Amino acid sequence: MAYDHKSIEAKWQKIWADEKTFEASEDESRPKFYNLCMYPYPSGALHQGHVRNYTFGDLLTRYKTMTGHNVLSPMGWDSFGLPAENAAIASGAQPKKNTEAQIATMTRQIKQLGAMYDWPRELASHSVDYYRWDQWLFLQLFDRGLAYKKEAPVNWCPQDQTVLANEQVVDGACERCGTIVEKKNLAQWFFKITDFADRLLTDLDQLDEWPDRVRTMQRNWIGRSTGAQFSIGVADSTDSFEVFTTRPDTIFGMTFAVLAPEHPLVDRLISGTDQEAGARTYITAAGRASEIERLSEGDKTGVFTGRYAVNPVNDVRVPIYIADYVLMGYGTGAIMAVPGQDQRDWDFATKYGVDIIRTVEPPDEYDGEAFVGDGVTTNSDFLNGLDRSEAIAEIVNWLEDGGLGESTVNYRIRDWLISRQRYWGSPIPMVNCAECGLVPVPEDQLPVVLPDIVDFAPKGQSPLAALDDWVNTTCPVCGGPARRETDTMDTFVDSSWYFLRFTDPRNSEKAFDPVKARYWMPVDQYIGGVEHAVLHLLYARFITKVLFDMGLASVEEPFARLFTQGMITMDGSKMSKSKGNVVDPLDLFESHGADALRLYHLFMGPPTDDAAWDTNGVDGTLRFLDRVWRVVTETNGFDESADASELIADAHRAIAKVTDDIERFHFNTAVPPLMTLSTALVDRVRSGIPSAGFNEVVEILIKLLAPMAPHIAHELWEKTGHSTMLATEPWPVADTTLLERSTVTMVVQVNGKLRDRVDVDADIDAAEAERVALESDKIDQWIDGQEVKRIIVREPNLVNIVVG
RNA sequence: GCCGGAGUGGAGAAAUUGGCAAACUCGAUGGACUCAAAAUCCAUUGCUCUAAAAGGCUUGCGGGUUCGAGUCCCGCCUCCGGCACCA
Repeated sequence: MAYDHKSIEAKWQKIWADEKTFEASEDESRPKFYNLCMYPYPSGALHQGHVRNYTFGDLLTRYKTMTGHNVLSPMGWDSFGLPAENAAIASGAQPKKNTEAQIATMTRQIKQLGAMYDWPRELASHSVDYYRWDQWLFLQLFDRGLAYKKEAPVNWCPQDQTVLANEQVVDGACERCGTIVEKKNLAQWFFKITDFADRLLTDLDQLDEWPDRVRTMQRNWIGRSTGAQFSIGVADSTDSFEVFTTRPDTIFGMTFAVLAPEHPLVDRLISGTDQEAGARTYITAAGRASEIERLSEGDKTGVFTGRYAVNPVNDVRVPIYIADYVLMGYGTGAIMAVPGQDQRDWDFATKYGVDIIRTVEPPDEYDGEAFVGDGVTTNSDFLNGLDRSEAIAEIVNWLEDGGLGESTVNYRIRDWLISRQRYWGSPIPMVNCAECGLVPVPEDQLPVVLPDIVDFAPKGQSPLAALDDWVNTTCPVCGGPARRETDTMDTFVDSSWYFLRFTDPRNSEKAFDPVKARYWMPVDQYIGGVEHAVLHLLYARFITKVLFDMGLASVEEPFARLFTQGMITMDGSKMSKSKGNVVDPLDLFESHGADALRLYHLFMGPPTDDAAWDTNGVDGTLRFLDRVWRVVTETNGFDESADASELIADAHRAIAKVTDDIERFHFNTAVPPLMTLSTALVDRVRSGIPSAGFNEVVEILIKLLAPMAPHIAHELWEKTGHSTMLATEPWPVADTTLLERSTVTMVVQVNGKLRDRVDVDADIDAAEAERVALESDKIDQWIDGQEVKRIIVREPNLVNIVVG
């Protein structure tokens, strides 16, 4: 008879909530542990990814509680964002109402998992108590020059008449209707994350408890390159333009220069030249091309300007081209082109018949095109004979001495575009005054409340723009008529500081009390999906640094340890509703119970790896729990005289293994020792009357099970006569004197091949081990008269006899 | 192209410092119990040779270091993820 998981799980979920077992406050007497799972978007349906995430998080909450930590484990909702707005467009229902209904549903489902949170700290980013502090945060950045508005090209869907977030553009097309996305210039708000690029990069080195792949992704995203920037004069004019290069050592190989089509100098350069008409046609075409068309690495296109640049090192005149393979958004939007050492320049030069000069000696057998490797500098006057790094140092000195340029650093990361022409987000707290220009809403006039509206249909600007009563306001500076900003903030702004709000979630005076934040921060363990490796985790680091500089955050890095879980796959692809390969956790709560499901998620494989779903595996973990239930509840009668020492030693080995594995996040290997231990108990019962150590071992087994399958563990704890709450019982400590075995199996090898096993005392000495090995009958036939050349002894585990 | 990670039975996997490869779970096959089924329990289950015993082989491929390599080194292949006309 299987145990009744449904009634047991409901019972204990109620007790934990009633007893406020997992509600935390500042307490200097215990070490704090801030344990955080990435707060979810309230989709309204718990899926296996959530279950995996919260199972890992809850295991840690419960384990750290039992090991004497003051654990903060809060839960909240990333509840602004596009899905709610799209649902509103489709159904006409208020996003607020929908969102709050879905939060209620998911809260119930999370509680069914038995995952415990400090619910009084619950927050939701769509609530005005939260997003008013987004607005406060915006004003802090604005005050410090870290928030600014400028015109920028954004993704525009001509079908839906709306701007799209980068995340909504899939392979250059609108995610919703499949139309090719265009670029459109609109005035947008940005956060100046580029000011922090270097700190964000160098501080990655401190984050040694983060997965390497996440740190690598952030390094790639920030994309630091060192090089030189210098000025190139335009022949027969006083104009000049700046170029950036990582290879200033190849400057003698410059045979042309290229400006991006959007480069500000272009218009003046081409005016009045013979090439003007052709150049203007090219520029217009390039401007109209979609992002994917321009970025597709196909044939290079460009057009000659009719003008020439003068190479500053040797006064050689080289043609200036316009080509869209040079991007206005990176570096200076202009390059010196060195086809001999750069493949893109090579491709362009061969197509347009431009000269190619090699300034780095390729290897003798080299038959490629541009040579980008290291070699001796050649055809380069005073740089000849130097290697790459020497030549770079020399030419940079030369440029600096002549006042022509300097060594510089460039980053790939761009400023963070935070404005969205969308309804369901935090309004940007700025007004536009005809007299005073852009004026921030004073802090004491926050919040700028998001009004309820009825028409969410996209019209090319935020639906808020249609609300005259809301839009029209007075200027905080001059009192004259003014118009509110109608854009809302990217939801990544909400999630860039919510972990700080969790330390003081009900504060109505401040975003958070720095004293409380100092106690809890940093987050000791952050758990979530790797899909946030760059965006959220980079933005949160950035905002924390801003708040640190303001003296409000006590740490520069918000997340001390990061754990990224793998995906659940089914038939080789990610579980998703659209693929129809979803296994609903709610069904499994019914059929197998939350404990069996949790245990399966822990056991199915390394938590970092993607894992293929197999419902049979849940059958297996339920079978195991049933076995534990039976052996604990159906055992009667003890033989006090029977020897229990080996069983107790097994239990202590299990304590050591499980503890170590949990500490190292090897949850999948923390489960088998419990299975083995329960099998040992079953064997003990089957062999006759269980011995005196039985209850002691059962107690250990229940405690080790408590963080993994908490409901059944608590029920068994109560059933075995304990009146205390298992959740706050101390975690068992392995008695190290019991861990060593008195006899071990020694392996005897001949020439590295296993030939015999012998049981020996664990404290056997080398000479004795060698003697025992050579005495083995089985060994004789393998030595068979050959000369024994050497004997390797690793007592007490192994002896290897080398013959030949 | 650059940067990361992975590759072990029919499946998920384990092997913490270079020392018994495949623990544990699933699946499969056979058996016990049952009128029968479910549940439960027992046995077998990497490949190969063999009637059996005993042996031989085996951690993507090829080399190397070592008494000994899944683990370390060199060179490849494949898959997954990130970045990418970034100068």
